[in-house]
Amino acid sequence: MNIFADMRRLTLDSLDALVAAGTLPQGLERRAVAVEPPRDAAHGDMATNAAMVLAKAAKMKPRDIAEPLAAKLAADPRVEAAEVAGPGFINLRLTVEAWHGVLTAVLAAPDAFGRSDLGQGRRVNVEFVSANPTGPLHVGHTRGAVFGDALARLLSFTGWDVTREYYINDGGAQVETVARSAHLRYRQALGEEVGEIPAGLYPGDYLIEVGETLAQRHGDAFRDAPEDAWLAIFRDEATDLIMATIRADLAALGVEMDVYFSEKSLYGTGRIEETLAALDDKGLIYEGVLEPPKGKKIEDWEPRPQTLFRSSSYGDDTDRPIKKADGAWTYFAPDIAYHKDKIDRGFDLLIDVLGADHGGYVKRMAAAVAALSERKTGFEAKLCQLVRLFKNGEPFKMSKRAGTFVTLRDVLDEVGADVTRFVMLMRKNDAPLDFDFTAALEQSRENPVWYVQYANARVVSVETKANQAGIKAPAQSEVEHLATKLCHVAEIALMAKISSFPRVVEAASFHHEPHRVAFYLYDLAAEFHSYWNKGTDEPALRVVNPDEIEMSQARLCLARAVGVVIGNGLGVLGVTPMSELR
RNA sequence: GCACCGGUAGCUCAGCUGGAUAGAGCACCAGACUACGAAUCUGGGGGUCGGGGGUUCGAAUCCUCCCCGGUGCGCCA
Repeated sequence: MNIFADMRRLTLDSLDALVAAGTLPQGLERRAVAVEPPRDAAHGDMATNAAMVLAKAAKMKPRDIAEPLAAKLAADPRVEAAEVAGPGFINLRLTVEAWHGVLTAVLAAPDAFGRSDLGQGRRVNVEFVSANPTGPLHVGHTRGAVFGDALARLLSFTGWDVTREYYINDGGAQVETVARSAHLRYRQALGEEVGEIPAGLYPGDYLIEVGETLAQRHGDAFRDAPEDAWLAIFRDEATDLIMATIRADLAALGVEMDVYFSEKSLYGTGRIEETLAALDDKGLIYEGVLEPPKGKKIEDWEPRPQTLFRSSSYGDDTDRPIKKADGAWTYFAPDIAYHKDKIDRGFDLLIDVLGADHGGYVKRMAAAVAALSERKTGFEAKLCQLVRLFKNGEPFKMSKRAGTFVTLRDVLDEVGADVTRFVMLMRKNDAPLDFDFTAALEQSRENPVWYVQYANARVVSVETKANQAGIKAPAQSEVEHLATKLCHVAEIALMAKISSFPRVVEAASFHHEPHRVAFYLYDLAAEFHSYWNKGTDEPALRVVNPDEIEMSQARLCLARAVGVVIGNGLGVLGVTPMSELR
């Protein structure tokens, strides 16, 4: 049920009729025809630009198309009025019956409202978080986790076949540092005095626990052993232990991955070599010398030949090295192989959710995916900008566990998963985010989280109230009849707002911007609160009125529909609706 | 130097694959509580959409050149 899509279909059908009647020429490109809510509500409920976008190709004046088209549209029972306005817009005002139809449809299939087949079952891989297994997740990862998960939910809600994936960077030098750091903590657990953590090792307290676990497992077997004896074992076990806490943190945030993909699993299998050979076959690998970056001093710069990927052939600014000076792979090489693996798994679209500091990496990855898939697999990187935390207006910095950075756990301890998610989704991903814990917990209109939850709680509370007043909850079979009683402008405005939910969801999905759903929910909550408060001044508008049982039931239907939309919308954001506010 | 992301009301931010007179919250001004919970609501003032040029019926939105802020730029991942 999407009234805007329905009216667009009506518009296209009407255009077909005009073509059949000879009023319009055949073969017009109609993709740009849109049916949208007008900016100014006084213009009606919807407007279509059809006449204007077709005018040039049809070699007609917009008005000459608009007049007969408006006449066709006005003949539909859902259309109260269709008026040509301005340069050639057709403003549509819908009948109350049309809005009642939406309300009935919402309550007939609540779970389906807002869903669509926009994705048409295409397969999308959303890779997000992908934090190095060297320590607990921090705030930056949290934003990526929330964004990626909401995007995955949104795509799934709109007909995509979604895989959520985490790429574990367990193949580089940083996990050997983890192994050495863990060995130190292991010796500490065995009673050794380790003192200050040496520079070059990870200092975080979370490794104390890792050291203790390793001590329990291995006793003192590796205490005085040479590094060769324990490095691989400690690396694998320590990163596994850290990954276990990362998974637990994600679970606490409400994020469940479908796939954890290990970088390490690519090594020794020949898959990196195969991938690069595939690129080589296309003439995209060569030995060459890079220019030093201008305007940025690199102390020991010296030109040297390297193995390079010709990413500039696919839109990158320069070619990129895939081997270090010592012949080892750069990070880029296994990452190309990893993306090749995703391509081979048959996804139509790959989305990488990254921190903004990885922005410089996007073009080369896009180039690699384009080259390997012959431009068949889509690729998009979504960059999440920095998060700045505040508490009582002051910057928030302390972390119990990591000392230097605020962890995901710290954030959850402060405000909980639902608030964290909603606040982080109230900003688009490519804008920086200020997150004030104090404001996020405030109970007022200034706090969107609370305001939306309050609207939902109000729906639940009015149902309880009605029940206490002896008003039966309306049965499903009565909805269609009851809906016809809702004719007040405030009620129509609310039904119109509800009706636009599927449209908002589709746009959010199309643009990969879940924040649009959060903003919509805030607007819907405002509309509902406004409607509710009209009952304060005009008792006749109150939802619960024991003297008007049917009217009360009709309004309960409307309130219920608001609850349905808030529930579905919050579901897309991964936020749990609250039925009461402490 | 180059790339990416931002620049919209005093503040924090929306603005729907180009659409009509650019919106919301806060702050400010004026009102409304013996309450289906006022934990709020109603109304009002306030903008050269960073700046110039271009594309067209129409630009905050697309192109281009500047300005300001953030991020990044071989041998880290």
